[in-house]
Amino acid sequence: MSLDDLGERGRRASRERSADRAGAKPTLKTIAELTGLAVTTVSRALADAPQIALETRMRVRQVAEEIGYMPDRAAQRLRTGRTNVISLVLDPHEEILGYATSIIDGLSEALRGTPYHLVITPHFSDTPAIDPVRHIMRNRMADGIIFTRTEPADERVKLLVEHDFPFICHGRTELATAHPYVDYDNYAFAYHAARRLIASGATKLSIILPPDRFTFAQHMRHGFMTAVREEGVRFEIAKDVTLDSKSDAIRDYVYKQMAQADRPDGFVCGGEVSAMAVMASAYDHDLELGRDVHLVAKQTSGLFDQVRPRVETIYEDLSEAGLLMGRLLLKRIGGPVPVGELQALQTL
Amino acid sequence: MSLDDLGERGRRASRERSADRAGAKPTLKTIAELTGLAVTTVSRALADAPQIALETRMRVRQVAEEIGYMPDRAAQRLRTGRTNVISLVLDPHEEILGYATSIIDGLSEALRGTPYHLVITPHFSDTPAIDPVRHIMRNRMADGIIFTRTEPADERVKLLVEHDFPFICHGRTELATAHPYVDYDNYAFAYHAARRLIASGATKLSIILPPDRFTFAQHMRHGFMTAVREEGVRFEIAKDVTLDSKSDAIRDYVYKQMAQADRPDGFVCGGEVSAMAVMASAYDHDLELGRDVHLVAKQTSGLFDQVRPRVETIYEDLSEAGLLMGRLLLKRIGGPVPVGELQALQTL
DNA sequence: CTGGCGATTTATAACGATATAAACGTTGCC
DNA sequence: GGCAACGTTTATATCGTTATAAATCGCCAG
Repeated sequence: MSLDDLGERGRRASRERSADRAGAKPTLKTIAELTGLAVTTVSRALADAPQIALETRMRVRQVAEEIGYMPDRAAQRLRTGRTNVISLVLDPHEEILGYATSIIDGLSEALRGTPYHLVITPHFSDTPAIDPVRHIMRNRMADGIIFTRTEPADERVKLLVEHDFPFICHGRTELATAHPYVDYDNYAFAYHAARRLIASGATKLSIILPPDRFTFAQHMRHGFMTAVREEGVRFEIAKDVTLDSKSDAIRDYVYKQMAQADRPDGFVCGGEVSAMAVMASAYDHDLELGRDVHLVAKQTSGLFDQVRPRVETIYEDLSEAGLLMGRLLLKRIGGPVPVGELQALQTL
Repeated sequence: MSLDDLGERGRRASRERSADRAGAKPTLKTIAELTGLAVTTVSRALADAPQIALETRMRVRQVAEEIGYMPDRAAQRLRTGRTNVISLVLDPHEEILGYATSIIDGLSEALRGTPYHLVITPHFSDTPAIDPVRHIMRNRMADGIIFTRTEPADERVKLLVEHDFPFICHGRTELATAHPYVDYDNYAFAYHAARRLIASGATKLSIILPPDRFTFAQHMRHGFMTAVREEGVRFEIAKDVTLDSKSDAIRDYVYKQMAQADRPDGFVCGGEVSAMAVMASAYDHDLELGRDVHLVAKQTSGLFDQVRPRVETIYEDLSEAGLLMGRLLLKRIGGPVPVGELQALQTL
């Protein structure tokens, strides 16, 4: 409290006796005056440079601690070019419940205790996804970038790899050059979801995929199709509706399906909203879940623990994904690392 | 593309002809060389200072535009002390679905087109809530602070008011000094929710409140109690369970209530998770929603549009709250504003 | 006594921006 | 012609830090 107090008393006192305690923010100069050393020496001492006598280093650190010295980020950044910032590029309008929150949770945990700050760089969907990335690189707004919704031939990945700029993306690409990523095994998700439905007695499966442009849409499709072919059951894949569609549009689509004579009786739901839409449709058509209609949903929050009738789910830990992305990115920023060590696939 | 391209070709070219185009990041110096003016003049010209000839200002701006000049934030920050940063203090572990996401959405919109960046400052619940605020102030990590979960005698508010540091909090206090805030009318929410339940035929109401230490818990309680007293119905207020409790704990609590002979038949749900818990409990006790049990929930996402049976809801627009907080904070940072103009109450 | 070496410390400059005060060329007036 | 005043531009210093090169010291060998 005492040292952090910037109140009137402290400020006045500091005007009287130069600037030894409290009052103005302490800088290297403050420590230099206090110890009788040069600013340069203090800087090097705090950096633990071996050329500075051990005793000096300890004394400086002691004083720095006492007066609560914290380096000025702006000055460090100007001088070194390092920002101590991690930029998370987000389309803040995404409706996916809590997706961002969970990732931010994990990222915060990874950055805890480091000098790194988390900056949210919004990407508004009316501009190319590469714009914010280019801007961050060009103006050195961050030491590393994290982004989501990766595409098979993602331009952002290409750009970042080309310039050797530290980054981790959520999701993989199909590019020839390996690059850092954290991904969830959506192939396995869709595969196992479909098999579970079939095992429950479903004879015609349905799936709503993410927009085609995202890599994980292909993974889900592939997992789904593999299971379907293995078992030889019929299926339907939504054409004009995706997991990104408004929830009403999703529900309308499922409504139409339910009204068919040949309606699907097993649904793979890649998102919580779409799962709720399927449940709503079933309910409105007087179809009983678990008997007339089966459902396996991806669960990313505690929501489904409270949903009745109970829904079969497969869990994706987004908070852990954030944690991983943070850790890997810090590792990469720390120095060159084989790209293989910067890739993580979350399994079921 | 051409100017943003930092590739090998550009870099080599710039080495040849000093640094006129592409290559290294353009600075005031670059513009100065290009125009034959002094760095100072360029700076003032871009600041649109009236002492600089209009023609010069236009020429400088033209050149700056052409080479894609963007001021270096670190340098500006070091020199002026302004950070161009807004800090959002968040407990990233909060389970409230998408609460943070919605607010970030609104904030991003408010900050769009301004030079301000949004930094997420995590507040881990094992440390005092005032720590991150003090740290931000002391080290001038931001020009303004936004935080949530305001308490009646909030220490953060006191500190910030005392030092006249720009901030907006989500929620009000009961402090004597007025301060900026954005809040949702939780009194009205609880009041109307309760009245609706009674109008639907409920004879014993139940409510789960936020933790007592938050101001909005008192508001909700007050609204609830007012309605209950006006109508003279019986009621129950959860003692050991709050909206912050794990969703399982909430469900267990509601389970016990449902098992009572004298069970409540009307539930005011201040959160989406607690609403789902009530629904789950009702379902598990074979109670029919809308007949045996009534429910009015606060809706903060599109989720309840897909929940069946349909649930009565009252909407709280968190994205708008974020937008308001951003706008008001920018206004405050811009210069002294009567505190009354920095307060907003979102009504139903 | 001088030169030189190793161990420490320090002076200087620079990062890119801006606030301050000084300098500049032009004009008009006495 | 000299000088003040004006409109405009520029030199200088500074924010806090760190990389580089230089300086200082004690000490020992020659």
